[in-house]
Amino acid sequence: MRHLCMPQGLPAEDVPRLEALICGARRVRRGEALYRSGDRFDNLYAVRTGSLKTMIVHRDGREQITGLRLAGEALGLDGIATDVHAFSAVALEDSSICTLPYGALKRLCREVGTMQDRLHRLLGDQFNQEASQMMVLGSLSAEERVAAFLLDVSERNWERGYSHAEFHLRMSREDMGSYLGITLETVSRILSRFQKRNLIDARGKLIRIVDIDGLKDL
Amino acid sequence: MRHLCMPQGLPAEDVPRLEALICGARRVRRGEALYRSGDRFDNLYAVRTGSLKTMIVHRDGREQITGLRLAGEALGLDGIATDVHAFSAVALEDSSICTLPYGALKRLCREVGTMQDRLHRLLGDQFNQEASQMMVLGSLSAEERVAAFLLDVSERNWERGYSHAEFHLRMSREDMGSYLGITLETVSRILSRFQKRNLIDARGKLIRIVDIDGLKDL
DNA sequence: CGGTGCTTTGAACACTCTCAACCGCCGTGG
DNA sequence: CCACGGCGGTTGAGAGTGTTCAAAGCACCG
Repeated sequence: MRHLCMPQGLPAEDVPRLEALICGARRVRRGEALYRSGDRFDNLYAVRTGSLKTMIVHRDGREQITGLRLAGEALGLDGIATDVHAFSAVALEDSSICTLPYGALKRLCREVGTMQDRLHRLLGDQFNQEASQMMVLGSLSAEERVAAFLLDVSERNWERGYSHAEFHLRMSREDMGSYLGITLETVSRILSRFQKRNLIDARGKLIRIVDIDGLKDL
Repeated sequence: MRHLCMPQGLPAEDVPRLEALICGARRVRRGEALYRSGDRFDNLYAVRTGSLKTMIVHRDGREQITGLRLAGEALGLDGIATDVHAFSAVALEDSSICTLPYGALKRLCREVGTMQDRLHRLLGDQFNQEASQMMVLGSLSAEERVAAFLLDVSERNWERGYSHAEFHLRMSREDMGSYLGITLETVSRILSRFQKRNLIDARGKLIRIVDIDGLKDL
């Protein structure tokens, strides 16, 4: 099974042209940054293996997790507006990353309409993902947020051919809390509560979803 | 002073080609939808005069305001990912809207590199705006959220040549609350509090910022 | 083994929500 | 012309959810 980083939905004849752009995989060790907020924006990335978190660093030092990227997902679009990355991207585990030079990609998009569409959809997709996270942060209770997060990760795992029900979630409780707008203690308490109710089975970072419908019912 | 809907930063020689695409202004009355969540996505829009709110409608009927668009700002990108609008856009006052057929715009972007850049920046911009709203929802107190919102609107007014300090904010308290992830009562209380502390002077929908630094200091 | 970092759990507190009453404005209709 | 009803906004009191602070447990790694 080949590692197709980005070209889902691209017609077969155009794939080689995209692949020609991809610079060899870059490795990032757990805790290292692929790029930092303020870095110049030159490349888009796709996670080949592993996972990363993206975050904004506030002026007063506070930081907020803005997203989680799993294997197969795209990364780096936070730099398009200003040529400077708005986020930092930090590996949650040792990971390997495909690099796509943005300038070359732009040129390709001008020639190949399907490629242009693909890029637009990618941008739009991330836009929509953020919108749904705004919904989570704006109108769900803490318990609902945690449930929504678990279901989201579960679904994204599924989309990439892995298990619906069991996955490694390499974020710390603090990262999850930051992403969900609650404290790490609340995250921990809620996971324990879910466990007691037989909704999930969490052994540290390994999460098994026992009752997916129960979670969906909030 | 001409009404330039979108082409800020576009070289002079390319502007006519963009303008050729713009379909005449469409009028939307207060309370009417420019488009609804689920509608087919065909056009991008730019607010010529007036203002609109964008919102997501949850399956259980709950709705959340996702954004405010003032005169001069772009609208409609929530449909790019899926060809169907994710948001609804509703006029907060009688407004007039420029329409840009997306298909034609895409074609133009293939020919004109600066236009492609411009569209990407537009997308990236909205992405970043949402990210900063996630920050607001995820880590600010209610008071900080309201202050951040007022400052944001103030700045966006300024960017378009209007007053820093005084503007009509046509959202209801409920809309503001929904956008900020708090209740309308909390919004109202906090505005009153700001008024008592001589930070703002709010007469219904007309907001005057008295002490902008005081607001920035939270 | 002993440390360090992450997680869990508890208890008190604070902030925001909920529910409710009241006010002022505006358009409608008697 | 005034009364009425509806809508949006303000304000209060009490309730509830999530936070804060603190302590203890656990796991990984030198």
